[in-house]
Amino acid sequence: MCAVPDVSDFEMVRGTRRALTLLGGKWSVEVIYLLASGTRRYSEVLYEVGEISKKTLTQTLRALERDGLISRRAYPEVPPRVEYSLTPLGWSMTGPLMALYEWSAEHLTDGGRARSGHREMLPRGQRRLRSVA
Amino acid sequence: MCAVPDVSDFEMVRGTRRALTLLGGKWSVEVIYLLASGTRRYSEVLYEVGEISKKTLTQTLRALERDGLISRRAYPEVPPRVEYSLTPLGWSMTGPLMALYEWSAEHLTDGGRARSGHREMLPRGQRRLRSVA
DNA sequence: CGGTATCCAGCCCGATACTG
DNA sequence: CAGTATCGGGCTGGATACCG
Repeated sequence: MCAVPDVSDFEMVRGTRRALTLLGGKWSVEVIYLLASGTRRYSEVLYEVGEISKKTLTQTLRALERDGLISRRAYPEVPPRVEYSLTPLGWSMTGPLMALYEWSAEHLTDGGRARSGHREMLPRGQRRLRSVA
Repeated sequence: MCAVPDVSDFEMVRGTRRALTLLGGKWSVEVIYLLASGTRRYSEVLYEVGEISKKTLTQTLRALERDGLISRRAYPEVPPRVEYSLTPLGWSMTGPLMALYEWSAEHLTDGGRARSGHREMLPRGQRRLRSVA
């Protein structure tokens, strides 16, 4: 068994950039990590993510939804209620995201001291999001 | 040993975004993958990377150099010769990059069929870059 | 060969105001 | 509450021309 994929560099570039494009927005990662800690309503996301305009938040959420990373559920109530949560695809993205985070923690000389290798986050009820100790 | 890092979401967001920022340029990934297959001269990079302007290429190379991912060596000759190559830090970035690529290959329904889990590429002489079979 | 200098178009994002 | 409409600024990246 080889240790690297037998695909062309071209495909690797394309695949990698496609994944990166999904995370390209200024707030995408923030929203994904937030929803990884549980379903939120629109206004909760607006408040819990630092200084973001409603327009930009809506854009970000719509893009992530279009890409299948998050799901949106609107309840036909008055006043309206809309809940956003991570899809299985969104959860799977936390794997690569953690790889990026650990890389920065290991090589970028600053706060954040991850040590153990791990694969991804899991939804509530399966495993805890943050500290386990 | 726990499976997730005991750091705050805030640090995870910051760390992840810092890594992402290094890859933010439109051509960064392309250049990193190219240099992963060997040292190149400026004009070789210019030619082997698809349709990129000299200005943008220089910007990209300078940014990657500033971030420590690639190194630049200029030879005092006439005509001038400048060679770019991946630093150890640059090589270590191929790990997270491969995670991103494999994620896209697995979830984004298109060409590229990686199967085995692996960690990162290695410089020539230690392991092959592409197909091993 | 390996760049700079200059100009410019497009896009992402924020501020503010308004709405079902 | 959960958006949309409108305006506008900043930054990235392309086209072209020039330089040591």
